[in-house]
This record gives sequence, structure tokens and C-alpha cells, in this order.
Amino acid sequence: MPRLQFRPAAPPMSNPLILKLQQCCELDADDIARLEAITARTRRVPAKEDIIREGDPPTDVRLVLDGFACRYKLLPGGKRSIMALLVPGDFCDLDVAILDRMDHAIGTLTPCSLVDIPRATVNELTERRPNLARALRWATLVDEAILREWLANMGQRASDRQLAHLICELRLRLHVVGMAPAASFRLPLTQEELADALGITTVHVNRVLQQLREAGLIRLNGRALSIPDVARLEEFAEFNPDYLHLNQRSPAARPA
Amino acid sequence: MPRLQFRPAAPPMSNPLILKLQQCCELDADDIARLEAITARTRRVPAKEDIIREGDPPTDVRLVLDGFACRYKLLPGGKRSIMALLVPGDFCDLDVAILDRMDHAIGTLTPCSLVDIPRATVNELTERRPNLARALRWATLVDEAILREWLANMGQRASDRQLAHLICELRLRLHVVGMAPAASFRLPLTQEELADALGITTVHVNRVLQQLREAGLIRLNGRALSIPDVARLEEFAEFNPDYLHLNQRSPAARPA
DNA sequence: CGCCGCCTTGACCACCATCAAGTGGAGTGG
DNA sequence: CCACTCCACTTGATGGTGGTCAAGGCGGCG
Repeated sequence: MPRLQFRPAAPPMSNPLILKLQQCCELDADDIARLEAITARTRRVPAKEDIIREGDPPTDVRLVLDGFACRYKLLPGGKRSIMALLVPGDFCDLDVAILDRMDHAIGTLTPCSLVDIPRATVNELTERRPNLARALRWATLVDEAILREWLANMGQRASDRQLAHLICELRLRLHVVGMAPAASFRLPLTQEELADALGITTVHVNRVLQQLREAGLIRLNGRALSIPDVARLEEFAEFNPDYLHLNQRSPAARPA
Repeated sequence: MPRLQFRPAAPPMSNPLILKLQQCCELDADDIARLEAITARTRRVPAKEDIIREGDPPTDVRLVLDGFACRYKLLPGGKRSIMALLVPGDFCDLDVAILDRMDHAIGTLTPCSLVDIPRATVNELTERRPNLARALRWATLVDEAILREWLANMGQRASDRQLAHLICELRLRLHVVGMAPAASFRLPLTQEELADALGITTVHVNRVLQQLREAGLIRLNGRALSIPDVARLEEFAEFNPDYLHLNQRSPAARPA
């Protein structure tokens, strides 16, 4: 690749937002430069802290650049429902400015790096760069598709397949942003958090994890998860990645 | 009301799309005229028929003007997951043009009146009428919020409250479009369809419906459902309507 | 009349919730 | 360095919610 010859210091692309949006469209150098400019100023947030609370009026657009966060609601009974996991490259609230108040909260699960993007910047970007407008819209549509898949997952599958399905989804989403090479990645969620996302109890998550381990479908020590045979796990989970709408620009080249 | 004096034939507003979008913004006469023009040409579709199939490339925008439809997926095991109910005023696929192919299907539950709106018309509308652009965006955000609420509902609540919650939601959504006056409405879903939406079995839906009847929370004969005491049912279901984001323009005037 | 969807009911049992106790590692302070 | 606490994870016993299987009723429609 001679055209890289004179830029030896250039790091391999590691901006998760850019990596993700490239699944939708070809981004040109200017698009990429703008995205990098936007994501330059990050802010650290400790683990287990709210980023946005239910009832808040929406403000800036927020973006996760590092760490895991989640959308959640607290129900009257005191239970928590985790309705989405946010990984690097995911937006918190691209569009919510139109709504009067947040109907759910967003909180960190691990320490996170966030970017706050003024709404005006987003608007200017989408007006001038049709590619990016399209890519951002694509990102919200994929978030919605994930929500639908979770609903189907939760409603129709037994808990072992349900958990396996979540693992398959996370692997692929992390893979896209370069965080799950070789079918292994850090799964920094506690079993309680997994339980709240799956709609089952902590105790049961524990037992199901052990089942999956004993079946040789996953390997897990500490927070490090690896998948000996991705195809086998995906088959077990009935995982069909279509809903993530990856690699739209060149359908042949989907990452394995 | 003397200004209506010379239009005695004018029907009370009964266009569900307009009634719904007015929950978001004040629409002026021109906005309304355009919406009426768009919804003039309807098309009948029989019950239990697909409107869009999984895998189809997205085409026109479709809108339900009468009847009930649903988003659904068929899982490998042969089970069906209903992930959304579409009632009059709801869009099938405002934004999906950006995606390569549908990741779920949409089918009618009852006979429906649909409108097919060319994408160009939608684009033109949103460019010229900021109010409408806002209202359409609002509508998709509410759809997403409903999806999140369903996820919480399914994951965290016992099946009786789950079903009660769905009934509360439907009542309010139908009320907005003038189809649930006096806390009663037609619920044209079969118990099997309810089961697929709630993630439980038909047999269990049957039993839960009877429980709710015996508890005096609902009255049901045939497909006609009425709610003796809405507040009581909503309390039982832990129903909090905030997620529907109704009546944003004048928070005081929410319909009871 | 007879078929076919849809609803209803009963018997049985498994999955998963609940309750309770205990392990082990990380961090803290004596 | 050891005791202590705290948190996440682990394990067992028990029971209920809701699944499964099976049969029957009922109304609509050809």
C-alpha cells in the first residue's frame, strides 16, 4: 500500500464512530475529518452514573466513544429494565430534541468517554454533508431494529438462547468498531445488569452462563469472553445478523 | 360558533393522521390541507395479508388510515413475534428507505385502508413545511418509545399486568384518533395475536383475560372491550402515559 | 349440514423466580 | 500483615407462573 508510505505515524483508524458509520456509506476524507473534529473533545464519566435522567429535557447530542452504557427505566416495583446497550460509536439521543422530556434514562455501566455535540453542529453537518445525514439516520434505524430484535428475543426464546443471542449481537457490534478481534472481547456487565437486560433474574443468568460454558459455546474467565466456534453459537442462538444492516455499501465484504 | 355557520356539511375532523399529528404541533390550515390531499387516495387490503415482507427493498411510505396492522417476525422455530401494533394514523416505514432491506414484515390483522405515499412527496413536504417535518419525526420517535415500553412491559411485568398495560396503551392511542370514546373500543385481535405480541401462549391469554374480567378491570363481549374504571386499570397495569408524548403543544389539555 | 377458526377448560409439568446461605476477591483500615 | 467489609458470583431448596398437550364448545359460513 504505497499510498500509506509517507504517513507511518498515522494510527490505524480507531475512531469507533467512523468505523461504524462506514458500514452505511463510503465516507470521503472531508466527512472523516469532520467526524474526527467533532469527537476530539471527550469527557470522562465514572461507572454506574447517569448521563441523562428520565424526565430531563433533551439537550445536546451525546455520543459514547469508549465504555459501555445503557438505556434503562425503573419500574414502580423497583425493578430495572435495560432496554439498550450502548457501545463505542453509539449515540444517546440523536433525535430526542423533538420530544419534550426523556421517557427513559441513560447511564454508564463502565467508565465512559463521552462527547457532547451541540445540536447546531449536528444540524449544520447534516445539511452540508448528505453522506453523513444518511449515515446518522441509518444509525438510528439500526438502533430501532435492535430494539425490535430484543423484543422478539425476549418474547419468544428460552433464556439460554436469549443470552446466547445477546452475546452474538454484542460480538458483532464490537467487531465493527474494532473491539472484538478473534471472537473474543471484554464483557464488562455484571450478571445483574445482564439479568435486567434479558428480563430474567441474576440467579438464572448465573446458571445459564454455566450451561453455555459447559456446552462449550462460550469461554469466560473474569470479564473476558471468548467464543470457540462463532458459527455454532450463532446457530444455537438462531442469530441472523441482517437486522444490524452492516456493510450496506458492499454486501460481499461483511466481516466474518 | 358562527364561523362554522356556513359549512354545515363539514364533518367533524376524522382523519386519524391529522388528529394524531396535532398531538405534536399546532398545524395550520395549509398543513392540514396537504395532509388531507395526501390521504385522499386509499387502498383496501383484506385481513391477514402482508403489506411488506421481510427482505423486501423498501419502497413508498405507507400509512394506515383504517384497521389494525402489525410489525412481525417469524422465528426459525415457527413462532411469530409481533413487535408493534399499527392503528389508524400510524406509518409503516417512514424512514426505512435508507436501509437495504426490511428486517421484519408488516401485515394486516383486520381489513385495512392504506395510503401509499411516494417518497418524493414526503421529502417535498418535509422541506417546505417545517411543522410537518417536526410532526413526522415526532411520530417515529413515539413509535420507538412504544417499542421500549413494550420491552420493559414484557421483561418485567407479570402477564396479567402486561396485558392490562397493552390495553391501556391501545385505549389511549385509539382515543387520540377518535376511536375510543368513553373508554370502550373494538379490540379486533384474536387471542393468538395478543399472545404473539405479549410473548405468552394463547391458552394463557385466555386465562388472563378472564382474570381481568373477573376482577372487574375490563368488560369484554365479542370484540367490544370496555373499561369500567380507567384509573383503576391504569394503576393495576402501572401505566404511565408519558412515553406516548401526547399533547406536547399544550400539556394542560391532555384527554382524560 | 358440516367444516373451520377461535375460544374455553382441564391436567400436568418445567422453567425460572424466590429465598437463603455461602464463597471468593478487591479494597480498606487497624 | 491480617481482619473486615463489600460486592459480585455461586449454589441449593422450594414453589409458582406460565407452557404444553389434549379435548371440547361455539358460532360463522360455504
